[in-house]
Amino acid sequence: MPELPEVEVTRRNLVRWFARRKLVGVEVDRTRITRGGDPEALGALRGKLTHADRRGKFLLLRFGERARTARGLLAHLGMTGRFVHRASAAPERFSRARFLLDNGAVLHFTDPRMFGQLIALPAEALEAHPSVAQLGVDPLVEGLSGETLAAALSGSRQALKVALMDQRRVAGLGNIHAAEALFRAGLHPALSPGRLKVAAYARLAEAIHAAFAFGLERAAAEEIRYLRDRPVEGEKLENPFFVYDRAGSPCLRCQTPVRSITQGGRTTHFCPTCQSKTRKHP
DNA sequence: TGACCCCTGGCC
DNA sequence: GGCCAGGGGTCA
Repeated sequence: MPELPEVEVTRRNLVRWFARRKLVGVEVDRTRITRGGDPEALGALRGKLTHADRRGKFLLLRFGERARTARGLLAHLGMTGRFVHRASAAPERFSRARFLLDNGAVLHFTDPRMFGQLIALPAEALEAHPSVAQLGVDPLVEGLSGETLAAALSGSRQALKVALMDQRRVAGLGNIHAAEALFRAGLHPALSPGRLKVAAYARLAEAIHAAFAFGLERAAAEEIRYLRDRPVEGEKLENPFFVYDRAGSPCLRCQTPVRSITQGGRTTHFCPTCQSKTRKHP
């Protein structure tokens, strides 16, 4: 369920799982996961994981120690993709590709909806891949100030929340964290980016960092929980967000019912009081 | 800019 | 049985 925090936790997991290990084989099922790439090259990946970088929601992985033979893997989790570590080879539901380690462990790339992507590339071509090259500023990698955020967004004529989710402007924000950041900053999702003052952008930049920090903490915790055990059958996880998926429920801050609207074809949740459109934004 | 596509599962 | 879903991409 990946936005930037989940992808970052995935990156850290991969580093951990590959530590002192070598990739000795890759099995790839014939699915659209490999679209735009060469499945054979994917199956030929071998060696140590020497780099594991993230840009927005993309993972840029390098295998092989010699520069000449190093190969790259560009991975995107889509909506339902994830890497799952198993100590031994055994069938895994929704497994689309399997990365075999030299200790017998298997990393499954599972993805029920198959919106994810696994593309093998020459290592030096990862950054230049069109999907990566066009990405905007990554808040975790490059940091994000009010000024850089204003520079990225203020030229947009779209609604603020739609612009926030445009990966060419800011990389990594998805539907949840865009909504959460706007709530934290007290900004209505339909405001015009061009009309926001510097102070509002500063608040929003901080809010994005806060939303990601919270998301990271949560994603890491769920991973630990997942490693230990599956949730108990029928257990309903509590919604950890301020506004996301809370339509009709009282705002956690002011009790006003949270509203949902559609923007750019996706659902946006916000509090009409805490994020009033007419409120002055200094 | 919006409509629609990709694909399947889970929930009401 | 219908609706919705946290991803990106394309087309008019």
